[in-house]
Amino acid sequence: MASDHSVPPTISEVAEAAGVGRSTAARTLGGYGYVSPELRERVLAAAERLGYRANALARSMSTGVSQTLGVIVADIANPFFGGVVRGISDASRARGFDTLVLSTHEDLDEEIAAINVLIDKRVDGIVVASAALDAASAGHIEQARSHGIPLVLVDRAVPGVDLDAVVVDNRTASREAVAHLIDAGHRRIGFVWGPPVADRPRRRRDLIDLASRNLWTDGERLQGYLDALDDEGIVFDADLVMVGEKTEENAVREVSRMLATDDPPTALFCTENDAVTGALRALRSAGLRVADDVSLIGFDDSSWAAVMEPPLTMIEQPTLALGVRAAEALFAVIDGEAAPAGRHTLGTRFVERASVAPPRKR
Amino acid sequence: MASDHSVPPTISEVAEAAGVGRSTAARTLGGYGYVSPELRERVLAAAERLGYRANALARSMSTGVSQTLGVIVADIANPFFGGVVRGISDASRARGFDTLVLSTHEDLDEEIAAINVLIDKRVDGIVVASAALDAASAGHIEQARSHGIPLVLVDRAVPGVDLDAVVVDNRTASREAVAHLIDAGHRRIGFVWGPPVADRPRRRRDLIDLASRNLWTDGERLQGYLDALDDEGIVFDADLVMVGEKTEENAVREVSRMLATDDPPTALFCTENDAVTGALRALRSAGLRVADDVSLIGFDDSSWAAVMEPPLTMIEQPTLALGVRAAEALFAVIDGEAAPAGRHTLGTRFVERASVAPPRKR
DNA sequence: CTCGCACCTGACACCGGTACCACATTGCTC
DNA sequence: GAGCAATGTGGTACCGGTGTCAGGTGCGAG
Repeated sequence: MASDHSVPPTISEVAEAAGVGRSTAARTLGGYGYVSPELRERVLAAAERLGYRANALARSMSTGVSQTLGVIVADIANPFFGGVVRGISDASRARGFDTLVLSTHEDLDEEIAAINVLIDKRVDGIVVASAALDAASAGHIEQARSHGIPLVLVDRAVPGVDLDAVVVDNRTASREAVAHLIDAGHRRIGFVWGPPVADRPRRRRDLIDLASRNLWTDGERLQGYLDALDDEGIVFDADLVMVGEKTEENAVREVSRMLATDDPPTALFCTENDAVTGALRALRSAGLRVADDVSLIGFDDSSWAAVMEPPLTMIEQPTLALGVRAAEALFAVIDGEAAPAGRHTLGTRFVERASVAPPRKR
Repeated sequence: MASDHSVPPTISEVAEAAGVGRSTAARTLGGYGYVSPELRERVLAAAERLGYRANALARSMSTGVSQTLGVIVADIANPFFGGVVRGISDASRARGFDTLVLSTHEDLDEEIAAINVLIDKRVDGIVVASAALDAASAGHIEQARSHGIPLVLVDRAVPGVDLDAVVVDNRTASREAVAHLIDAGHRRIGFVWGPPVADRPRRRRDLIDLASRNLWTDGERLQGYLDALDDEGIVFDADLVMVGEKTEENAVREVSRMLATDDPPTALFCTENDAVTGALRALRSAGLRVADDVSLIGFDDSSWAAVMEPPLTMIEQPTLALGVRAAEALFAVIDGEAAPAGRHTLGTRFVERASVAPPRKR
């Protein structure tokens, strides 16, 4: 029966209780060095009796290893990141590591603060889904690296930063999804979730430019959309891309706007979950039905998508696997098995259901 | 410009670089005690130059405070817990605390291991959504308490454990939802997500018994269902409650079974998100429409529920607020403002949409 | 019987902070 | 001009582990 000391016993107290030296108790409990079976027994018994548990802080102090990984994501309440964090967490637990999770609300300053917290707490490695757009805005990441902390990027690569990045092939996934829409006969395809700017860029190159200066995944998805258009020789129309705040409400507004034009989209490609629900609301208030009137494909599959009427064709992201692979890549760096840093690309799954149909004749 | 030492500088190095004593540097950087403006300036400059950051581990060692909270939930990938964790995380960040999140996969042994990890890492407090059913299975929680670590329960109270618990009024929310169904004229109401047992209990008291020996929230929700039935004098029918594994697949099976009986339910009350989607699949494959054929109310609102056809009437849980309140309650205990431990009950929001209609005449 | 060696064990320095306290210096009073 | 308080600074013990190392013990060989 463990004692009820409100302050946990130290190794010295165990040693005293067992009537041995501090080092002997430490060797026994720490599992290193040699201890005779007899004393070992005594120490173990005393430790049991006092309810001894090693102070991980003290251990980290002297070994310089914290057995903790830091994880930085934009929003832990977002199911996508929830899956990623769980993957990282499960994989690191298997190696005896715990995870310190920091949520940045997609704010670069918070991300910088988060990196500093992790440096201060001397984590053994960091997985980060960074909001940094390029090497210039990734100074905090370089700083962590200069402190000798292994880092791995997840979900979002940062161009110009030479780190392992575990990502999904956003561009190809988007290209294939949009190609699927084109194959079904669509030529007017709306792109929902664009760059968060107030003014709609008129020229295609301005848009690409803009996208490349915003969130990496968004830029890749836009590129994939453009790729598919190019493949089929469809001319890009700036009116078919959403701009402004990335919220469900704004998606409703933007899709409604597209729908109200003279030449409205006959299909919608939505790059995030809230973009899908926003688009759906806009369709409903316009009295339009999915598939019959407007086809739709979205990113981030969910059990809900399968029970919609009609069931939604979606792109499923391997969230758990993303996390697991990121943790594995990080451990490889920690273990010094450093293959040159590179990109680990995971495939998405195109889940075909029933939200795509040929465009309505007009 | 900070130096690129791969091993971070210590306070002694800063002191040496500034040409002052270690204590003076410590007082300056630690922000305690007195230092003359001149030396302070020198120390600050040296720290800046070397890129000094205090080692939080060492600080925790000597102060005995880690500025870290532990959070234990069943599954961080579940959006419900995602919201709770984010609430805790935001609220503690505001107080300068970080959070160590452990996911237990709803397994009591993993939960015990998680508690031990948190004890070892000397967190200053723990928020736990425990899988423990009663005081007897909550030994690990008592153990943490005996180590002097403040604890607060979230989402799930544990009967017999004298700790603050921040929960939602599951019983009342369920009772009201089911009453809503009854008011609409329903008398055969299926309960989706029951006790995870293989054999269907025939008697009502056996069921209650069983429920009370399973997950707290589930038991409360079942009680609320029963309360509403009692209020209206509707007799309980064991065939209308789901049993077995709590998975979407099993929900599909169980709802299909109910639907295939002679006297099928005309309404369904689903106590979790996956129970809702499971029920929806079962309805679809039976060729039944929501509202027109079978009414439905579910727990855990989601943006998806609003875009379903018809939009689903749901019970929204205040996930973020649950986390924030839990953190606040924990800080109150940490600060020693210990009002006697009690239950903090947050309200749910009944979001009425269009999935409830009078039962079909037969 | 003595010496040497293998075998155990405990002392102690260290990790990087915090915080107490002693002491040196300055300036003021009487 | 001596005495003393206020002020500023550095020495040092401590937190609870890890890990090196010196030295004591017991045994076998010569």
